[in-house]
Amino acid sequence: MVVTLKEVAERAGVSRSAVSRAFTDGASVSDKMRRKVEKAARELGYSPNALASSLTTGRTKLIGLVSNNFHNPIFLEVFDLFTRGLQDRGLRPLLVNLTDETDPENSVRMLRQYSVDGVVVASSTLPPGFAKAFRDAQVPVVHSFGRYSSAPQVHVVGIDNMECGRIAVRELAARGHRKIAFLGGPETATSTQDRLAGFMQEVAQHPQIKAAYSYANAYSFEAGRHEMLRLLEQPTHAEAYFCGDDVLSIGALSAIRERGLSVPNDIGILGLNDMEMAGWENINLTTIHQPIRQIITSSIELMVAMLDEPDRYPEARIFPCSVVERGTLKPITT
Amino acid sequence: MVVTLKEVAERAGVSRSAVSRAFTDGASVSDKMRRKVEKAARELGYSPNALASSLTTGRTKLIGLVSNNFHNPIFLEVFDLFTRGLQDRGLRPLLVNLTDETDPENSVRMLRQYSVDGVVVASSTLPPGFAKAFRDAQVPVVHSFGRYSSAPQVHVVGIDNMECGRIAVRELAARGHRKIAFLGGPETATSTQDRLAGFMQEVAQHPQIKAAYSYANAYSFEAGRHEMLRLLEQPTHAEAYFCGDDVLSIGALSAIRERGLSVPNDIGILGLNDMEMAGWENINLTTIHQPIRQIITSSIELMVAMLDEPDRYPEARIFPCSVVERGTLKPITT
DNA sequence: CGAGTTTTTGCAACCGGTTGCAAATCTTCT
DNA sequence: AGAAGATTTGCAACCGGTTGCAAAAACTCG
Repeated sequence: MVVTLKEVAERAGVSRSAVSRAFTDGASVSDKMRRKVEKAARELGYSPNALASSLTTGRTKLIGLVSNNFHNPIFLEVFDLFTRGLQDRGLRPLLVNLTDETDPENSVRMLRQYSVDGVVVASSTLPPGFAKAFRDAQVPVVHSFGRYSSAPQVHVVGIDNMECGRIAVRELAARGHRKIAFLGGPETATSTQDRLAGFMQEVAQHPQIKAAYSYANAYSFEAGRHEMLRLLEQPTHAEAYFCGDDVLSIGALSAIRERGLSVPNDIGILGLNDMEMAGWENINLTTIHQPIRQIITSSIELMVAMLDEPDRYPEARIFPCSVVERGTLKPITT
Repeated sequence: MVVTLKEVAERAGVSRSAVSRAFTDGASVSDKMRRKVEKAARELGYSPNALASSLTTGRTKLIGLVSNNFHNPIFLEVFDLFTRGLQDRGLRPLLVNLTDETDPENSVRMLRQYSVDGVVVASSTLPPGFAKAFRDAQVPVVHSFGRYSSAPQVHVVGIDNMECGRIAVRELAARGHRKIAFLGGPETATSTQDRLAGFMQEVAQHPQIKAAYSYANAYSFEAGRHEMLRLLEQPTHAEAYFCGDDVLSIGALSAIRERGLSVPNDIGILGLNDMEMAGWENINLTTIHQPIRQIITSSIELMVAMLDEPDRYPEARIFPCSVVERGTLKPITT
């Protein structure tokens, strides 16, 4: 059935240790031995069992990839970049779909049962305590897209969400808007909270600006559309909205057009993420670019570093964001 | 560090076998023993190592999930449904991103090293031989979205792509179009080949219809847009296009509007997949619905069945498709 | 109460590898 | 050629579990 090391050893007429060493880089084996073993292995179609060896080496090369938003197209890019980045380093992503679940206990237990070498939590909505649960269980963890903290308990790689809120206000102000609003994602998401906080903080610097805010109940098209429809029923809605996410923005755009209003003349929309789709002609969303490629590359580098140095001092790696101008905000008026 | 069975045994004052049995359903253990062991386990925070046990049981509960199109938004839905469906059955998806790779050898070797219990190949573009390589390596495999065959070598779950081609022609004909075309995905994708074959077969039944076809080089927005721009440069382009995929359609729509033409009056577009986004107001694509939820549920059921019966006779499970009417085709003229 | 039956438990071998250590082999040099 | 040193090899124990088998314990019943 499946070929084992022992059979290779017998066929090559050597000890099992020899075979093991022939398949281990840097082990003490003569060339002659290695050739002999490789020949036998080839003839038998042997390849070593990664899980059996993990038992003694303590390394599985499995990395848990935990996420909870499988409905946001940005995650396609996230999965693509993570899986390729991990594969390129010989690591294997074990996917955990957290939809409807915020308690880390199950995930921690499950990933420990599979002895993952580390865990990447890729979510902008989970609370910091989630990633922390892995750390407490001695599992190296990186929280990508997580909440920035000046005293992080775990490694965080992402953006400064408060700063994004501020950028948004400045941007809307620069385009002459006086009545603006924040249309956030779920109220419980840390990213929503932080973006709102930054938004309000900056609003306070602009006395001439009136600001409001409200929440969509998910980072999804339907939620954005629904909330914007509700907002448009109010007699006095804002002139421009900062939506907490691109897909939310697209939902909002849909609602606005459905009500016969035009973008950006009647209402302006500023998104966040700059997912691939934001550049599509029939969407053409002005949005704040989140450098996800860099975030993911950096997350993986950090993960790899932690495999050798599990007690590495936790750090936050924050990448700057900037506005990408397309068609859903009026030009800057100066 | 990490708690092992031996430590639990010592603390509970019982043998290691007893502990093992206490954690195995249906094993021969008294209630008293089980309680004693569970208490010790709880105090120590023990949970069994799934990989160690896989060595003797031969079951890892890992399922390889192999895919090669991380740029098509339909795959968000696919990943969501697969990961949740597998999790619900206690299985763990090990993700393999095949971008730029069509040789099965690496994937087979890698997934065998991790002793996966089975593999799901989720792709409409990989050749049937890809999935077959797993079967040849004695790994249970299901090819989801794979090519239908009356004598399948592996389990296939999906749709009848030729039939989709025929449906498309009938649909376009019913709307009064006489000059139609197929805008396919990559020429090498089996789904493209089959959809084209069905398309042409049905065209032959309609003498009044003139048909053409061409290929985009990927199932992606950019590829669809690019190919449609090229087509529009020709003086005599078709009145309506059947695009081999929704995202391709969206790219095509973008190109059409960019050239100042209107949909569906100047040109009609019929997509395929009916991904979530197709229903968004600013896309509003008329498309052939592919029942991905059913396909995935069925794939997982088949996978689970195969775990108990690895030599199960291969079957093809084909689900019917039908048109979802939205705004990119003129109403039926009768 | 004791023999017979059933259930529970522990021993020891095993799953497929790795690794410290000592013995065997190979090099180098006088 | 022989001693000293370096390299390679095999033995045996181990990683964290599971399981067949037989002994021990717990029931059953006359």
